[in-house]
Amino acid sequence: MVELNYEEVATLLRVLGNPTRVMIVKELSKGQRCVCDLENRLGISQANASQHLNILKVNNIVDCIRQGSSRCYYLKQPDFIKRLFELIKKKGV
Amino acid sequence: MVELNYEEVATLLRVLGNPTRVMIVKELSKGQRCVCDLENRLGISQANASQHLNILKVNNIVDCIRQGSSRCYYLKQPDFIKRLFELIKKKGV
DNA sequence: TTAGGATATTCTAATATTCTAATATGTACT
DNA sequence: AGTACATATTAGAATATTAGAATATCCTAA
Repeated sequence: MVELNYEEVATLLRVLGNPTRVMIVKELSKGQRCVCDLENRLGISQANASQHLNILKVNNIVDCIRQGSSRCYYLKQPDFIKRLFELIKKKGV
Repeated sequence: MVELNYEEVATLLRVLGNPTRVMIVKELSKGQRCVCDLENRLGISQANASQHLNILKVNNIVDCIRQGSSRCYYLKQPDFIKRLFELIKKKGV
């Protein structure tokens, strides 16, 4: 049985524990999005979106591919995210 | 389908997103513990344990009952915690 | 190669979090 | 009441996080 590393678990949860990042991740669970999509749909600034996406990327939650002059961000483990949100939904926050 | 409130979800994850609180929650998933148990087993100070327990309590993760002069803390939704950790374990952090 | 759109980076101010030390409160026992 | 043990609260310093403004970089098309 693999033991969990407290620091890593905490980091993962802390990274996901920001309302803007929750919005982003939720939006990405519907499909790939470029930065400007996220800006428009979520009503956040370009710089802010980019900063949060970077935090998510560094922490292996998302990744991106070039798509012409823009970048498409996507969840690296969409199943994990879906299950996580379902679990929280069931919990009743 | 109930929609998730970003702020609430983020708060829940942020509360759990601290290594000391992960340790505490993990320890409590094994059973009830009083503050001094947690101090000893986790090697944290009394004040620090108490502060983190308060954060967990205010955010509905734990609750406690008196037990003589000490207090027994316990998880309010142990199943949720177990599933959460299992999910993270499966993910591979 | 230049212009413009799309995204990233850097800096800063405001705010939040965390730990420690000191003090307070509460309970049990004599 | 007085003492000892268990826990909570407070205050303050150190650090981390966040959003926004300004600027830089990258890519594409002309």
